[in-house]
Amino acid sequence: MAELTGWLLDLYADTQPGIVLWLIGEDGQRHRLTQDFPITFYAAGEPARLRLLWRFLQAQQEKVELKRTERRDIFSPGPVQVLEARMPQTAAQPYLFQRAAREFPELAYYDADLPITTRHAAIYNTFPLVHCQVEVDEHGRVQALQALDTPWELDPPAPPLRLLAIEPDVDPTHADPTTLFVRSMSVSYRFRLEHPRPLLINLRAILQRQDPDVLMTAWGDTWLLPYLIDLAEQWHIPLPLNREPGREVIRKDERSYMAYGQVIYRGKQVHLFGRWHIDGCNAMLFHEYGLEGVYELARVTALAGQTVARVSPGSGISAMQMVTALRLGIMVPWHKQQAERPKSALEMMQADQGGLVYQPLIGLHRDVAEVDFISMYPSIMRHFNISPETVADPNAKGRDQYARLEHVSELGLWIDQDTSGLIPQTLAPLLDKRLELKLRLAELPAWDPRRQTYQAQATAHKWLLVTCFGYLGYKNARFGRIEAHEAVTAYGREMLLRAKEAAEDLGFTVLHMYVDGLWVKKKGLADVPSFQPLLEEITTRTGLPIALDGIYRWVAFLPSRVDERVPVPNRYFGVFQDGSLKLRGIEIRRHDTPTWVSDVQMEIIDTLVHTSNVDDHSTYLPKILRLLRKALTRLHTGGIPVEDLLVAQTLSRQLSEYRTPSPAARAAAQLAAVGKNLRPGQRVRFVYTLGEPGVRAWDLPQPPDVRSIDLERYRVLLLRAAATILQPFGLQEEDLKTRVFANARDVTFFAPAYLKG
DNA sequence: TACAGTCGGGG
DNA sequence: GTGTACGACTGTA
Repeated sequence: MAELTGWLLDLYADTQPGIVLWLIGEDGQRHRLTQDFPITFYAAGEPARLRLLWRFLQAQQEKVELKRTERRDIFSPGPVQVLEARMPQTAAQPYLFQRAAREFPELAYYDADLPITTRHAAIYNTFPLVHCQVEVDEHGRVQALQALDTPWELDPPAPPLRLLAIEPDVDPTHADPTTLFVRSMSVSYRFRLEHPRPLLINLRAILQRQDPDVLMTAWGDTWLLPYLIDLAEQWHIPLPLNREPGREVIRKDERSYMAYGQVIYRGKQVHLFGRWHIDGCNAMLFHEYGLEGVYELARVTALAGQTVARVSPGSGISAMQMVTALRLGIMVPWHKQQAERPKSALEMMQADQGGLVYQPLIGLHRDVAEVDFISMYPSIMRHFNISPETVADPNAKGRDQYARLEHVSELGLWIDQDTSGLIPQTLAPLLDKRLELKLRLAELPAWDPRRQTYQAQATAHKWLLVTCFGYLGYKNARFGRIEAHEAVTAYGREMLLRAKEAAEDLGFTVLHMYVDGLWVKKKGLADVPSFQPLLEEITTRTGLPIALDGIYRWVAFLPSRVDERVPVPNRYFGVFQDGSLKLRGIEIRRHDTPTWVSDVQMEIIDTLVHTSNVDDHSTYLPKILRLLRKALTRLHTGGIPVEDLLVAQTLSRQLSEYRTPSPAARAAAQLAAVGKNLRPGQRVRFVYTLGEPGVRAWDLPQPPDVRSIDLERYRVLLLRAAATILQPFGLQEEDLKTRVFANARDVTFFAPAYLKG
């Protein structure tokens, strides 16, 4: 018997009964361990059918231990009679379950389709990168396992992870790569793809010598790893991408699905055994939180690192709820797929009876404070104990059954306050950790290296919290319940109104409110301490955490373009006292705005931010007009790289389903003509061109002819973006155009130099 | 002018 | 882990 201390990297079903664990030892070694890990699942329903299921399972070749027992279903008041099936062959469980479900589709199944990491987390308190101590026998079999830290520590002992990055020289969807760059902490190589043999031999040597824990790639899922695997086969040079010998990598097919109100495209995937493969170009939200965020997500959700990098945060929070349920002895219902999609938080807010949205006072305002509830919906769920099982039905059970009930008067609902619910229990440590991170971030100086880690962690948490609310109202979520969901939004509206009353009682003017935040001002108040009493008053009246997002030097609420008398709730921009910007709904924020346009729009905002006096046109307008003229001159003299003029839009459907093909659809058609078929949810990049079809796709073999670019169109886009910013400063779009072209001897708009020549 | 297609937002 | 919110806005017929 030996004792090992280290960090758990990976965990998966073995081809033998049980599981494989990879431990990064404190000794620097990577240990392949195994562990017995029987899987238990349950079935409930008609006793006669359960007896038939019993016989069915007994007749299967896999070994199964069966018994009748009672378990808790979150949606049933009392215990449920179930058939328990326990299987020592970890890897065989999904297959056996699928056969059973096909044979007995009318039964209810529980704990039947859970990730192994989730089950392991519930029993051993493990998670990826957990610092732990294991006792192993002489065959490397784990006899005891003890977690030494929890996901909630802010500075856990860091595992000495070995990283290897591989990436091609160019985006393979745009052009054919010619070179691979391979980098680790200690080495850096480049290999030509035209010489496959040395490439494979060197890569094999590097993988063996470096033995990385994390393989970080660009387009590794969609291009690089499939390419390398094919190459290795062709040349009969095995490439040890997996750490586990003798196993094929796992390949997952590409797919398009609906989520968050739009079609999402996931490229195909390559998962490895014994090390993580993370493709930075095929990882959801990866650009937001990076590798540090992935580590954090893996830690708190207990999902495998290479899984959590690619799934939506909704799957992450869902996994956390499952761990909580398993620990509480609540069965996790089998995920039956009904026809509904998860709704985004915003969708809920805007839906009937969603969040409260106010009409802002159009125009420019000075010394405005923005006050936001911190993680409002999750805080409400925790504070009011809202969970599928805590929405009480006093009529059915009798009021006296409950010691404490909270009434949601608007909905005629009661929330049981006696026992902490599944969702609040899941959220509590996450909310606490996030708050702690925010505190640390506020204290740490800018140069502190820990900032980046904390920031990545906070961002990762944000997404988990945001999606948690959406899942409560999602019919397909395992622990969703629409009444609970409505209770959250009802409390949200109530709390925002209380905040508004508090502000008005203290003599503030409320300029705008949006779901979880309000914009307020009071004559003569422009420093942080002045708003402290307001924050305290709101907390007293609501019981929810609230923070001063900042005090704007100025903020502009924009009117609708269609009718300038109508305010738009989420189109605004402003600058805080510390110089940081907050921009919503304007061109810069849109993903389909060409870089050139958003860059110039940003320059205009910058000019306004740095002007001595925003009330005086003469301090900034000449400068802005100059920069606009300069930008337009560059455009018309061919000085803008085509990349900066690209428009990127998401395809919402199959090309054949477009009734009137949008510019994006026409660009996708050009790609389809050369064999590059895009699926719904994928982005297509194009430039606007003269004549038919009006666009040219970027990812075509031939670069676009710069003379064909529709400069006039880009000019319109730029002036529109400029007008968005200048409108609150009293300059209308027409007026702006007149002024831009008034003194424009240097601009050769309609006869670009290269056309004359 | 009507309609079809795309995007935002959350912290 | 595949089903159509809602409003603003833009482009096309």
